[in-house]
Amino acid sequence: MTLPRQEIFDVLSSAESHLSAEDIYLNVHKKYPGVGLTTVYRTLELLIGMGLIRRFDFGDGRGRYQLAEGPKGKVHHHHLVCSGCGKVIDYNEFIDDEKELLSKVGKDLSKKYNFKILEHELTFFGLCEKCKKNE
Amino acid sequence: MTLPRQEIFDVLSSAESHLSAEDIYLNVHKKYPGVGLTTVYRTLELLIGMGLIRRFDFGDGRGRYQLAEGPKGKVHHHHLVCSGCGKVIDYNEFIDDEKELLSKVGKDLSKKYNFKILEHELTFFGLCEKCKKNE
DNA sequence: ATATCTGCAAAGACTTTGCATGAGA
DNA sequence: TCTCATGCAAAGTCTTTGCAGATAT
Repeated sequence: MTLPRQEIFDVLSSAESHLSAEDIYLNVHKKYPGVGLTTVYRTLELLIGMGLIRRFDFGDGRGRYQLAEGPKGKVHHHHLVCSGCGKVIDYNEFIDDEKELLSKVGKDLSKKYNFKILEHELTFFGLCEKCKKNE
Repeated sequence: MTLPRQEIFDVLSSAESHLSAEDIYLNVHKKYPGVGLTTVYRTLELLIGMGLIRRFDFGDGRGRYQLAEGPKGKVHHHHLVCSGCGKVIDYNEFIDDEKELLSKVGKDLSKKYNFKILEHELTFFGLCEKCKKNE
């Protein structure tokens, strides 16, 4: 773990939300101007390979990165995305029922299609309060 | 509806899977060599705006397009994606339980976050039979 | 005529790669 | 020394835009 890598990981760890590569770059660059965007991309790839972070696509053409696990264990990658302004909310409600169903479906799919299921993603798209009004 | 648009829509209608813009372009171009990639992108945007198709991201950096509705009504956008080879399966099993839960969660989220929920997406990632062996 | 649609080429946004420098074992 | 990490610049992909010609009403 070199300094740039540590710093990139720290930014992701303390981020409340889903950062793009550029968001991360700006954060790290502010503190260590020597660190370039290339290193951010290379480190993200590395961290993904290590299973520490995951990359998401919310349809705006750029990847968003988030810790794969939190201090309390696996993070739920269940999102609520505003199609108007791109805002992303990680919701943590109603998770128990979902968890049960999704784990069951995952098992069934794994059997039927002979897949080894590794992850899942559940995303709701809609319009947030502000964007609802502007439509 | 002009000829290129009709043709692009037809390609999507008869596609079994999720086509990229280039896939569509190649299909249409084969039949009507005059049609260019630009028109494909513009038409896709148009069809999305009309609500006839949807765009998905499966993490390989390019959009995949699919009819929003089938002849029997709404299509389920529930996918099983192989992280190894990129293969995408639309599964239709276990849908009833999912539907019930997702509609309930959608309603709860809509209330709690004041969102107008329009769509949802459920995707499982894993390794297909072939890719499992090669790992 | 007037508005819309189209293809080509150019531009744009995000990401990856080549290469020489620099740091660490 | 030898390996790996890094930054810069260049290249690569996918997508969007500018513009002039073609098409349709």
